[in-house]
Amino acid sequence: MDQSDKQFKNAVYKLVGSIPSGRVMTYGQIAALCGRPRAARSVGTIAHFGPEELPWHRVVNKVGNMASGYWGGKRVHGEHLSQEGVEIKNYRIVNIEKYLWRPL
DNA sequence: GACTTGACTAGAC
DNA sequence: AGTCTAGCCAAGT
Repeated sequence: MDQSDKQFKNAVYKLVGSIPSGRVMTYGQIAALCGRPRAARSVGTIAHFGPEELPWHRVVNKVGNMASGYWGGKRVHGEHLSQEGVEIKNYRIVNIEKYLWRPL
């Protein structure tokens, strides 16, 4: 359904934009909350073409890894997240569950 | 309009 | 415990 797709994207944007400082979310989590529990990849795809204003640097995969540590040549994550209070080790998030943001 | 790619996850080996 | 395969969905070509 075309409309559902738009809603999905909108939900993803909103959700990502709702991630507070010092918190992170996984693609699977976002996808699930948007109604597509298996659409983790789509979340990443949407994010890539999506607005850069959204804090995608707070979105990481389940391993706490940030897409090989950098996107398009710009490493945005470790330093940003570390700045926000997230403990980073070797470009991976330590205790990701502890920093995982769960929307109310 | 169909095939390929990609910022993922979970399960199997 | 580490590596590989399959499944999933949207954007790009």
